[in-house]
Formats: sequence, structure tokens, C-alpha cells
Amino acid sequence: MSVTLQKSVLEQAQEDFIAQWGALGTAWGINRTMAQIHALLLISPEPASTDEVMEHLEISRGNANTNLREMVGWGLARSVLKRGDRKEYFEGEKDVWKIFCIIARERKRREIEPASLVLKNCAENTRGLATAEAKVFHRQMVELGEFVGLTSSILEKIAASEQSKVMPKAIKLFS
Amino acid sequence: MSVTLQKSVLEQAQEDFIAQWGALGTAWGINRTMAQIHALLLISPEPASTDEVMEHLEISRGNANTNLREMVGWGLARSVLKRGDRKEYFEGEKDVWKIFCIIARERKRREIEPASLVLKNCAENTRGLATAEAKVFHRQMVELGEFVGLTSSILEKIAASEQSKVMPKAIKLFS
DNA sequence: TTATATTTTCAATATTTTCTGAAAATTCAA
DNA sequence: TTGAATTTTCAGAAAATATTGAAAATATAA
Repeated sequence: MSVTLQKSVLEQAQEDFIAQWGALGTAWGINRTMAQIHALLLISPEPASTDEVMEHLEISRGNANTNLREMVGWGLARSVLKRGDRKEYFEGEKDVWKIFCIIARERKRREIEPASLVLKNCAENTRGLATAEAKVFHRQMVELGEFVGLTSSILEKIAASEQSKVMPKAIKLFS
Repeated sequence: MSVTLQKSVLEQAQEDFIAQWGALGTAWGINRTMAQIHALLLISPEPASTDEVMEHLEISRGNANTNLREMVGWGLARSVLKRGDRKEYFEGEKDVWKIFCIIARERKRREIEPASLVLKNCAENTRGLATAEAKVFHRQMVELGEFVGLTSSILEKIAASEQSKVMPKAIKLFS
């Protein structure tokens, strides 16, 4: 005999949030499981253990462990200890601005900086070449490189700021 | 007997650019082939045919066709005709700012808007619930939703602007 | 028409990424 | 120490994604 417990509206919304946030993970360059764990910790009032994460998301121990570890590495989660308990518990970062900054920095590091490096090299290696074609290419690399570099530094500045300092400015400029 | 032609410095740099730009494609949510074609068209002085793309990147006709088509859809390439020639040629968008805006818009559409929708729904469905836990969850969804919505509208404004209007402001604010 | 050039489609295949589960390593209380 | 609890690792399996290649569709010239 199988019993289906009625889910409360709240539980339903929470599950939706976790499922959909996870689905979005891919688009955000974050894998699905990590995004789901992030969602779970975000709405969890108490820190959760690896076992709780495994159970709630129905994932393996290895998967849970690896992703929790990586989240701690990013700063999206912190590990906390409960006295009298050997288990490790994890608490999600809940400040929206901090989450944004962490993700922005990580993406800058993984996406923008390598691009910038490629462009710099290509520009450097073709400096001073005489043919028209080479000059065009060199110019393109310089231009792209400058653009990417500027973008990078803007992102860096934003991610290093307080939300209360950036948002008002941004709103003023763009609303 | 195999003959290896000496590659010029320029050719070497161009191949590097194509290869590395392609490798970065993944990180950018753009597939490798599309990024490589983009790089190729970007530095190609003349529009290129499907066959030229295939040959240069050593990819299949189906792959070349599909990705060129998609690039035209995004606005990253335009199809041009040469009189007296039945083939279709493709020209890459070369304006850095325009490329940036196209990618920003596409990512907003694919990443930010779905996220915003999820959050709105979760907030809506838990409006007015009485328990403390529900109130916390509702508040989190509202807060996240507002943040994402604001980010989205800022990105929209930027992508709709002229480079010459945005960049000076940005530089002033963040340099 | 008909023949030929070109483009599109898509089932099959290959590649990449993610996940599992169990064994190994580590930690800690007794 | 020993042994139970917990965490980590990683080879192989599964799932997701990208690519091929050839047949079908379409377009054009003669």
C-alpha cells in the first residue's frame, strides 16, 4: 500500500524552486546538482548534513560530497559543526549581493580572463608585421583585447563593491 | 612523402585565435564549433562559403550549415550573395560592441528571464501564508526576484545603448 | 522539362560531462 | 590502540550534448 502525503503549498513552492533553479544551473555554467544544493541550502532554515542533502535531492553520496566541497570552495556554502555531533553541516550563503559577486568573480576568472590572455598573445605575436592583412588582424586583436580587458575591470570593481553603493548608481543610470 | 609548409607568423596567430576562441565557446554557453566559425569569420577579410568553413575547420557539412544558420539567427553573421555564383557566403559581424550586445541579449533571454519567472511564481504562490517558515521563504523569493529583475533591466538598457554612450560612463564610474 | 549545384535534415555515432557506489582514507571516542 | 562514524576518491555507468555523413529537399541554369 502506498501513501501519498498531501504537500503543503509551501512545500510545493520550495520543490519547484529547487527543481527549476537546478535546471537553470546549466545555463549559468554551474552544474545542475550544485545549483540544486545551492537552492536547498538557500531556503533551509537550518544547516544541512550531507545525508540530508542526499536524501532530499535523491543523489549519491559522492555527488553530494563533491558538490558541497566545491561550493565551500566558491564561498557559496560554509561548513559548521554542531557540538556533540561528528557530522559536518553546511550552511548556504544567503546574501543575494554576495552570491552575485561570487558568481561574477568565478565567471570572470573562468571565462573573461582566459579570453583576454588569448587576445593579448595574438596581438603581441603579430605586432609590427608589414602586410595589410596582418595589420588588420593585429588591430582586431588589440581592439577585442581592450574591450575584454575593460569589461573585466568593470566587473571586478562591481564585485568588490557594496551593494548599497552600486545599486543606487546603477538604478540612477539605467532606470 | 609528407610536405609541411612553413606557416607564417600571421597564420599561426590566426589559428591560435580560432582554436582558443573555440575552446572558450563552451564557457560562454556557445558551442565550440559556433565559436570557431565566429572567430574564422571575424578575421576573414572576405565572406566565406560553407565549403570554405568546412575545409578550414575540418568539420562536416551538416555541422557547418547548422551553426552558420544559427549564427545568422543570432545576428552574428549575415549571408551575402556574389553575382554569378550560386553559393551562399557568410560575413561575420565585426563590431565588438554589437557582438557584445547580441550575446548579452541572448544570455539574458536564456538565463536571466527564466530565473526571474521561477522566482515570481514561487513568491506569488506563497503570498499570504501564515507560518514563520513560509514568510521567510516568501521574502527570499521576493528579494531574489527583485534583484534578478533589476539586473535584467540594467542589462537590457546597456545592450540597447551605443557603445559611445555607455563606455565613458562606465569608465567614469569604475576606473 | 532535366540535369546539376547547393542546402537542409536527421538517424546514427562520437564526445563530453555528470553521477553512482563501493572501497579507501580519515577522524574521533573509548 | 581499536573500531565505528564519517568523508573522500575515483573507475565505470549513465546522461547530455555535439558531430557526422548521406539521403532528401530545394534552387537554378540550360
